[in-house]
This record gives sequence, C-alpha cells and structure tokens, in this order.
Amino acid sequence: MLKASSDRTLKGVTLWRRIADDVEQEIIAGVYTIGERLPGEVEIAQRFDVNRHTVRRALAELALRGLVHAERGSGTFVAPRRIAYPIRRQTRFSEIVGGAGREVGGRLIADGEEPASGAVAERLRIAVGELVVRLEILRSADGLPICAGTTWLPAKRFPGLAQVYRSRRGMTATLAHFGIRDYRRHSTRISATSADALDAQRLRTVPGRPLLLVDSVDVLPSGEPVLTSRTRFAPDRVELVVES
Amino acid sequence: MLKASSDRTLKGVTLWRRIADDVEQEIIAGVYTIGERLPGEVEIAQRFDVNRHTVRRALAELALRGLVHAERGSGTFVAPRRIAYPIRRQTRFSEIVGGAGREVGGRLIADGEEPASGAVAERLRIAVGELVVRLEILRSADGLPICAGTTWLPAKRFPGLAQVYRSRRGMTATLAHFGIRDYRRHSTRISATSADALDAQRLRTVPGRPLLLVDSVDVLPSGEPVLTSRTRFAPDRVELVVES
DNA sequence: TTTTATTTGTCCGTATGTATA
DNA sequence: GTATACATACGGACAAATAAA
Repeated sequence: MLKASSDRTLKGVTLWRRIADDVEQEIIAGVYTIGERLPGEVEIAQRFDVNRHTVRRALAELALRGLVHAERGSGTFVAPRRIAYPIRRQTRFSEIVGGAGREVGGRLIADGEEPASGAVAERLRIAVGELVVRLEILRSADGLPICAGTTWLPAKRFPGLAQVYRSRRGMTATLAHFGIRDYRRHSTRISATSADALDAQRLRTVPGRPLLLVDSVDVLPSGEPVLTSRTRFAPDRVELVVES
Repeated sequence: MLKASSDRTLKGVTLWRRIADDVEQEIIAGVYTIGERLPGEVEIAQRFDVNRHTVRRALAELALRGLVHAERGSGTFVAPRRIAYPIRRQTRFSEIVGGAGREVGGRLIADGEEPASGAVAERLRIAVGELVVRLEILRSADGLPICAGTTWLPAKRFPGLAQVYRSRRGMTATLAHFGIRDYRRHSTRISATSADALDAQRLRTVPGRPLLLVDSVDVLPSGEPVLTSRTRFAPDRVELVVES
C-alpha cells in the first residue's frame, strides 16, 4: 500500500497543504527566525514521512505566500515579517510604519495637474474636468518599497501642493500647511492585480506577482472629500488589517 | 518632432495608463454597459491619436483589473461588475451576496477533524493540539465561484458540525443550531497570493492569477472566539470594502 | 459550405527617455 | 560621467479566431 493514500489526506485536505500550514505555523511561532535557513527538503520530508516532492510543493506554496524564499544550492530562508497595515479612520503611513520601529521613506516620483476623470471627480465630489493635482508617491520602510500609489487632490484648494509635499515630506504635514489639522479615512476598497513592469520595478518585485490594489477616499471632519488615492501594495511585505 | 515626446506624457504619467483610466471611467460611468463590446483597438487608437500598441497596453491593464476581457476575432467586452464585499462586524456571505440580488451557493467540498496548529489555536484561543473541525467551503453567486476557504471551529463545542452544515447550508444557520444566535467579526487580515492549480480549478480561473487572501476571526458577543478562517477570493469578481 | 472582412494576438523592428550600476 | 538595462511609444507584418456575406 502506498504511503500517500487517503488515510493520510484528511478528507480532501492535501498533504502538501497541511505541511505548508504546519511550517507556516512554526515560522509564525518563531521556531525559525527571520533570515534563518529552514532544514533541507530531505530532512523535512523525513520528518513528515513524505516524499521530497511533497515538501517541495509545500515550500512552493509558502514562497507564493511570501513567507520564505528559496536559493538554489543554498537553502530555503525565512523572509522578513510582513508589516501590519491597519485600515482605520486614522490611516497615516508615517504613524503606522514609524510605529513599527522602522525607518519611513516617502518619495515623490512625479506630479502634475490634470482634469478630473469621472471616477476621481465622483470620489472628490467635484465636477468632471475640474483640475486636480496628481501625485505619484513611492513609500518604503527600512529602505524597502512598501507601496506605490497615485493620489489626487482638488487643485483649486491646494495651490503649489507638490512643492509643499517635497519640502514637508508626508501627506499629514503637507495638508497641515494648508490649514487642515485633521482628516480621516472615509472608504477603502480592496482588490488585487498583477504587477506590471513599472510597478515591479518601483516595488522591487517581479512582473506578474500579485499586488494589493487599494482605492481610498479621505475626508475632512465635515465630511468633505479632501483626497483620493489608488495604491499598490507588495503583499509579501504588507498585510492589511481591519479591526472591528 | 516625434509624437511620443514629453509634451504628451503629463509629467511622469504614461500615455497608456491615462487611456486605461479614461476607459475605466467610461465603463464605471455606464457609457459601455456590462457585456457590451468596446470599440475596436484601431478605433480607440484613432480617438486618442496614439498607436494601436499603446491602446493594447491600456486594455491589458483593464483586463488585469478584471474590468474587461478580450476575445480574439470578436472584440473586447465589459466584464460583469464586481460584487462589493463589505468587511464589518457583521460579515455574512449569504446576506452580502443575497442582498445584491444574486443566487447564493455554498458547497462543502470537504471536512474533517484535526489537531489545532499553533496559528489556529492562537486565533481560537484554545490549546495547541486540541481537536478542531476543518471545513473546506466553496461559495458562489449566480453559479460563479466567488471564494474558496478553510474554516476551523473547536470540535468539542460543535459535535457533528459538518453534518449540520450540510443540511442547514450556511454558517449562520449552522451556528444557530448550536444555540449561537449572534456572532461578529473580530479581526480581518488581508493579503494576496497567486492561484495554484487547485485554487484555479475551484474558482474557475487561471493558475498564476492573483487572489485575495483573507484571514479572519469571528467571536461571540462575549468576545470568545468561535471560528477562524482563511479564504481565497477571486479579485476580478469581488471587491472588499472597508467602511469607516 | 466557402469566401471575405474584421478583430485580437504575436512577432519583428526603431527611436527615445530614464533609472541603475 | 559613462555604460547598461529597461520602459515607453511608434510602425509594420502576419497569424488565428470570429462573424458576416
């Protein structure tokens, strides 16, 4: 009788998936620390009493989830932990990442003014075609890119915004310059896409890898929309957290 | 002077991305209805006064976002709208999808009991190794798969749960059978991954396409954890919405 | 049923600007 | 500063699938 028969696959749950879950749990529990080398594939196979290929399938799954990365001829290593990125009324990149004890970086890649498209106009509650400032921002933590996004604001309300952003660094400080002390997240829509060449380059990942696509609108305490953005997150470095 | 000079690319915003945004806006605005055929690539190219390849790049982006799908020899068509899947304290699949006027389907693919792994035990606040029920559920709307997920519950608390789920259909009704009238979402963690062969088959998509990966914990009104799950969403059919 | 036109998909190029090493 | 690699944009040709004549 074969070893990998049905008495081992717990009713529809494949062996490799359970092994992947087990190893993931050990990584989370801290059995293997960040950057540490996992035991070799053969060793893991012996431990679970399965074929090496089954272990390879499990490790491939973990690599796909971004928990480990394999290096040919060397071994499989635990990837750096994902940053928990909470989505709340107060969602500020600098606070979130800085609070995690990391060095924050925000770089304005490009900027310009353009007439508002229908989608942007609706979210900012302005007329279609009204001028909006467009900012392309790349944010990073400890030098590693976390997310790349486009932010739109009504141009009329914020003259010379890009210049201010460049000197002030960070959206909170920039808006403060225009007299806005407080703003909050109104809505967040989360989807996924694949990285194109530009995204991949900016986020230092590989084209085709999945990205989290987050569309959001921020409003003043009065409820008036102040900015809207579309951000791409590298999901092997970030994890969006919704607390109820 | 060449056409592709800097006077056409609005300070760092590429042509194809702006065309993609424009067409997306028109789709959202309802200029093209669901299932309708877009103008041909050449026609769009003439309209924006660009090369056909540039339009193709833009349409590829929209296909990646799941807004359109191309059919060789025929044309490019507007894909069905994504289901908005709100993440709130009360997150019930049947209510969300049923409320959108769609036919709900939930199928128990597999079930079994297993000792709780560290991650599951921590989330359910039980001891590692304590028995948990594991359910593999595939959910669909109007016959189209929406998400595939694994749900764990403490086995001791819910004897014969799988059988009950099979007859009652739906988690809410199943938990009601065990005397639980109310439960709410405690935490939700959102990441992304690529579809493997099994996911792709179940969700009727292509291996390698991005998936939304959602880890959640639901609790009783008392705060006691009642179930935890890991769900894979097809992002071209669903959009997670967080309201603040 | 066969032909023809249309439309998307996949190649081959060239030039230019930009980011990186 | 220089060289290299990459991304954008354009131009053309043809294959493959589809739909209509």
